[in-house]
Amino acid sequence: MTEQPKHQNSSETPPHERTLKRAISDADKDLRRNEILAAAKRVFSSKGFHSTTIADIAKDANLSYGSIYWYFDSKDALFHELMAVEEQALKDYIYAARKDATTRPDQSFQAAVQATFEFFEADKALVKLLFRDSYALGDRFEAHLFRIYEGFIGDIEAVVTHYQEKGEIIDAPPHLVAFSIAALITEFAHRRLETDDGLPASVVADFVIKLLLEGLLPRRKDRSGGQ
Amino acid sequence: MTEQPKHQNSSETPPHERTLKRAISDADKDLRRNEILAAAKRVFSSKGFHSTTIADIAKDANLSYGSIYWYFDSKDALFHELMAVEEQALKDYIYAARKDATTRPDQSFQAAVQATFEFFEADKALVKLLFRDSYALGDRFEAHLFRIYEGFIGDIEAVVTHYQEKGEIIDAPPHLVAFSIAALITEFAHRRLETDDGLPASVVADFVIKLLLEGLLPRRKDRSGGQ
DNA sequence: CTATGCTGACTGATACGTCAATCTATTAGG
DNA sequence: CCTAATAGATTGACGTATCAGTCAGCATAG
Repeated sequence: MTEQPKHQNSSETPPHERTLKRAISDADKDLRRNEILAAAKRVFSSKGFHSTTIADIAKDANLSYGSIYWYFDSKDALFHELMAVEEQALKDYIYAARKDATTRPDQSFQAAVQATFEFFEADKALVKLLFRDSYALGDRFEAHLFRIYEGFIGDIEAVVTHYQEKGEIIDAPPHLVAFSIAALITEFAHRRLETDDGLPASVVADFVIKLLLEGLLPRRKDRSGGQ
Repeated sequence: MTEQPKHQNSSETPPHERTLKRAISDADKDLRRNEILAAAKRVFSSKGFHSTTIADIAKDANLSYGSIYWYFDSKDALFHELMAVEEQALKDYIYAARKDATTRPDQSFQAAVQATFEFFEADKALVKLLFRDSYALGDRFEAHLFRIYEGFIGDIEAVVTHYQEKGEIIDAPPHLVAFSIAALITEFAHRRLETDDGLPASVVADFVIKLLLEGLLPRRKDRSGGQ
């Protein structure tokens, strides 16, 4: 048993022109972290959680394998962070959309639904991975996803209760109503990821909202929707 | 290098009372196949796809590792078969429920929705695995699941078109309507797998149908639902 | 010179699928 | 009716591959 050195990068020309600037300052480190997150986003999106390896991410980020572990504790931790980042991004996007549609409250709601569709479509694969597939990744991510989902349902429920108090919508159990709305939105959003039905987000958003508000049974013309 | 025999179950008492009857006849082989499927069902349910190993299934089925491969080509093939079997079981269950509710057509629909909830609840973990999580398992299962889902939507769409022709529901795009119905059903069904809201299936089914039919906006009393 | 960002070979563990050996129910032969 | 041969069902160790995470060492900014 001869002791042999583990590293021998002698007697060879450097394989690539590795011109990696070291991240020294906190700002640089944040930047590198974000580069890794961006790489992870790309790779996870295209290959799914189980099929992407840390090596894949490292390669995409132009970093070595070990460096990933310098910035993140584990593959799971990296994925959790992605979930959190994207959740925030979605919230921000929706918030901005609702703020733009200040004219009428129900328009604000329509804007939120539409914004959700748009957000999903902007980043199809990743959103699918984070907001659906991660259910299947076991308890570790399921809890996180569930928390995210509950948050959105809570937001919707607040809106529902608000309108119920004003008597503008019927007195169905608000949580069930909120869940139904969320269900339709997420399912439609995911549906649109798989099959491109060619419909613009606004049309689908309109359809969903009209269906929820008016129902399938014909209505007498005499009563219109608004307040 | 001494040739050593690979098996030496000599000089030992048989570890278990292995009283495995060989499956010779076609009927026996079918039986064994089904035993394996049942074992796979149990193990997959409790551990998820990636965490269950062929060894787990073999153990649960009281068979050796290799025998699984005598009956199935691969882990994937086994899982695909489970999907197919359960899809058929769900269809049968719904069909039976609708047949029982022959009194009125809309009752038949309510029965179908309720039956779906019941079916999901009877086998929570497995159904969740097969009808949701397998999306995340990569293209191989995604296509299969998608096909199943499309089949159900097609069935619903037929019902929707039927009622539209009779003028009993509004003239919204039938495919979108069918998809919405499917979306609400599946999301509620899955929801009920995770959080036990304590509501009986019939109540939830009623809620879903009423929401879809009547919508959230208040209706004038003067027009009732049925024909 | 030193702290630390960075590297990538290595370890250990896991698990799929294969296969030669073994076993047994059935059949063929005496 | 009994025994040997055959088919094919069953077994589990092995080959092979994959990967998450570690770590000893390298390199560079300050």
